[in-house]
Amino acid sequence: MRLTTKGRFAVTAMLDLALHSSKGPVTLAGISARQRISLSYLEQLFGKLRRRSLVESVRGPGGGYNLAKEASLLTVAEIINAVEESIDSTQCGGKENCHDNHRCMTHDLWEELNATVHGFLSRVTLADLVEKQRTKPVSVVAPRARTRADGPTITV
Amino acid sequence: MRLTTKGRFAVTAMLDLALHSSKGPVTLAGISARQRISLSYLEQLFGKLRRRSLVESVRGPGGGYNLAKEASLLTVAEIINAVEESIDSTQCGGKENCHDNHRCMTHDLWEELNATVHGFLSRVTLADLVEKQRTKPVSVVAPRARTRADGPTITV
DNA sequence: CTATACTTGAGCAATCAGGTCGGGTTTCCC
DNA sequence: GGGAAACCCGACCTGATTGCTCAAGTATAG
Repeated sequence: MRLTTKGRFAVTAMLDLALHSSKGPVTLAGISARQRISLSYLEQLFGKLRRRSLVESVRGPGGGYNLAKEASLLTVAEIINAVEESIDSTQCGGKENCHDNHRCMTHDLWEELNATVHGFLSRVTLADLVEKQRTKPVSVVAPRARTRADGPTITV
Repeated sequence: MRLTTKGRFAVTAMLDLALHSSKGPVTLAGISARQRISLSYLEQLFGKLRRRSLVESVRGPGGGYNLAKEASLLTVAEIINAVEESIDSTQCGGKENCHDNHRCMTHDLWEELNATVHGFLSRVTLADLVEKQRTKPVSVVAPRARTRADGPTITV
């Protein structure tokens, strides 16, 4: 599980898609204009998202992209995994490269932390983000006040 | 909050340091040999860790590094933040670059996710990792069975 | 049949990961 | 005092990735 701007771009674009999906397919040109992401870069990202079946494409005029599943079934973890290459997490790759008594220390450790972060992000769905966005629509930089209505999923 | 192999190397090295700190300062050469991380790379990482006061150095023969605080007070989030440059998370940088009604959408979104991941990793301490390591010492690739004794902190 | 929109691939500048090299400086120890 | 053990530091290098452009497609509505 890597976490860079690339995944952020992808999640941002998917959120925009979810927010505009009510009126048929959403064009990359639209997302590009609204989110200020270059069209060509979006094309690359959505190529991956399509191959991983997170979105569906409609070609021709009036075409664009639709979510392949309901927003409530699409997780942030899925989106990030779709666009970011996986990471090996260990220099020995699980093999016998390191053979002393510290052999699998890093391996186990990172599998654990990986699983934890991934587990967390896989419980945040696009629908959660849409909801979040709608309840705090335009606004300025946002007061830090929180209510219990935020729900347990994405709050700390 | 970025999450790459760099941060992993740093956490791995700090864990090794914590595991061997009982017998005085730990040398980078030792960490390098045990964890198979290049000495020069470790020097770079520990330079940052020292400047952020996560470790203390002892120069001269018999020298090395010590933790600057107790392991129970050192969090994974601190370590990762020390070695990985921060990330801006948004193309408008909080400024008036984007001015339509989607102005702060990505900004708020990422601040939120950032805070969440960071919040999680800041509740995992080095002491937790040491404990984990001691209870499951050498072993092979580790069976996926889990018990409640794992505790709530770093399990999913 | 044309405009719209997705699809694919080559290529490119900048940055970063991960590491090498070559020098320092501080301090212990003989 | 002179090594040697260790940290310290900065330049530099290589390869991969990021983020992007350009150019050429293909499918389809009208």
